[in-house]
Amino acid sequence: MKTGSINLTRKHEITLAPTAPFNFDATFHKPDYFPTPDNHWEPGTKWHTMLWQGTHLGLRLQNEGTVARPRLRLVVWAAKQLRRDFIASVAQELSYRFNLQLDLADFNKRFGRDAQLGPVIRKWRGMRPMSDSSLYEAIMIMIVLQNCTVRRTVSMMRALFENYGRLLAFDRKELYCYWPPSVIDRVSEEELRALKVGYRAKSIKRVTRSFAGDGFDELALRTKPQEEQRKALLSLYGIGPASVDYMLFGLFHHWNALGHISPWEQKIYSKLFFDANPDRPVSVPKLLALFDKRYGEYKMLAVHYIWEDLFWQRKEGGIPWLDELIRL
DNA sequence: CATCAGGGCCCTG
DNA sequence: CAGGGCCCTGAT
Repeated sequence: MKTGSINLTRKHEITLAPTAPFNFDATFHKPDYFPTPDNHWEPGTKWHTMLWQGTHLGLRLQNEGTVARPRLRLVVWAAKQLRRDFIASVAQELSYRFNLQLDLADFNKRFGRDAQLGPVIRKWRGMRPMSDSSLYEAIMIMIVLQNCTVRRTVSMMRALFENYGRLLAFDRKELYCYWPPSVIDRVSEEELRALKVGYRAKSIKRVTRSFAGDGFDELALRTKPQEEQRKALLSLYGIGPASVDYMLFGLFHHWNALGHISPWEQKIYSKLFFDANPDRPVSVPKLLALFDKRYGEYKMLAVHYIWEDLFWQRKEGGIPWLDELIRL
């Protein structure tokens, strides 16, 4: 089943102009996201693959500006020459996924004086939420995250990429690109189970069917009201309230999408917001009430800032109490 | 060795 | 609306 890599030899470059302020690294790299072999980050540069309108793409985003005067160089590699309007559609999609046109002025102003959030906003000024992936791809991640450790999630994801994705060679890098739904639509549940994804095979198959055959349309869903989006996502087999909140925030850009807190998050929030011992965590309703009161319609964005700050600190030197709460 | 819980969700009563 | 079961894996 494994196929060879595709050499992407045609190169196209354009410039993008995000709104200011814009923090390149904190937007394109999220140290709490688990690593997938479809992207790679170094300070100032982000590579990732993209399956766009059936075409395999290799992308490099390069920081050529500052927080106050942002400027991005986008390089797109493909196996064939691309049309100008195709490149424009890629740029538009990236602008959506990475929130390049987001206006943070109101958020920054409202919480600049918040004792906890203010310093974090100043430190990460211009950071945006983002998703590297399409909705279908993000759902695959949500499914392999469920009920297991990071190590196992990583191994399941690698097995899926190796069997159904394509390895793309570009810019002296090799990164996997996601499969289109039609590929897994043709695979049996038993074959998936052989990759040790366990009972998740059923969810993967059924969600894939929804995208491959039943016309689940991401772009159309973006234009619908939040509640309608929630219902549509919840209707997918294997997708529940926890996954839905992550996607309403990360992919549909609802900054208030925080209605579910899992046990490991509860422990971390208890420490962060109440300085409570993680062994005796603050109740979920109490945490939610605090977020609502303090941050209102921005509650998930606010928590995202504080959460990312925590994981950057961990990456840069260590938050001992945190390591015990993350099962690697 | 056995048992258990894990970065949920479905299904049943 | 509470609770058992689910694939596997590593921790104990």
